[in-house]
Amino acid sequence: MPELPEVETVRRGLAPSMEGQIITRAQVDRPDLRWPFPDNMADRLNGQRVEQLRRRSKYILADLSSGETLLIHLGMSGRMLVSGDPLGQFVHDHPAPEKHDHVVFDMENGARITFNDPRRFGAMDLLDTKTAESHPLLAKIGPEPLSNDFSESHLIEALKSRRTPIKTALLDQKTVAGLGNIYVCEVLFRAKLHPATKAAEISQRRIAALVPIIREVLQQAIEAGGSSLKDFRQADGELGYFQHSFDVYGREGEPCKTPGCSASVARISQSGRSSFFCPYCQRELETNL
DNA sequence: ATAGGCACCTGGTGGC
DNA sequence: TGCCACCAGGTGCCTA
Repeated sequence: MPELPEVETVRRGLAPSMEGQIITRAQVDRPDLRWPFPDNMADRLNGQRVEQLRRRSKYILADLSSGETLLIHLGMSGRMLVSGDPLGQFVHDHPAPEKHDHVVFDMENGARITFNDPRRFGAMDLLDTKTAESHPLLAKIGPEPLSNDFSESHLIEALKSRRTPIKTALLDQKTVAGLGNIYVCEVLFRAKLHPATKAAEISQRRIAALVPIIREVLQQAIEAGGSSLKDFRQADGELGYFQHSFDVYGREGEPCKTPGCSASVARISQSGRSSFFCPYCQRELETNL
């Protein structure tokens, strides 16, 4: 589920309850998610102050006063619930525990953060803060799309020898960090590129045009998430799942949103994932100039 | 080095 | 109501 914008929204939603606060109690209901939790995870979290909440790609990183960093990935179905928040941003009472609540953090300010993940594709680990970026899970990830590290020249270089479809290449976290199935579909729609086009066959001009489109799509989604945090204070305090309308994702059979286009959104399967696109606006061109 | 397919796991939906 | 097939926003690992 969560791609970069959702993870960023979760990070922002957690920050007021966690940053600068001590974890008074960490509870874990099972030994693992996708992988085993690190040894004595709860003990290593208890009593630590969360100095800073960061995000790298789809990972949330909580730097602790102990010199360790808690790495959190939400997988496909991971959710964060905030309750008992004295700031009143979320619900005050702690709700009854639910099925698939796997990790609970109680903070000194009374906030409780509950990590719920039915499919358990999520993960948590503890890293040495000083070397967190070189952790195997993070080391090979490409540039942050909203940072200056992400540039037209980078994307051209990263794609020029890729024979794989552009859809697959953008989904590859080594190309650029944080894109997932939804936002890749949305990006390709705005760029008028057919998802099956081989990356290396697309002109440099059109690859370069992807850079601002990727930034816009993600930035707009983050803003939608931010306003959902502010304006629609969720009754249940759940973070990261905001109303967002997509141009093509999940709209198979529905009309293309391009003004004047009478085609309907199509769906194909690429390496086991659904790609949604407009077969007219994103038709494969003879030349991708 | 690169690309494709499988695996992990649960839950929701729609058809019969 | 039950059963079944299929789908789901991620990504590491194995194989050619």
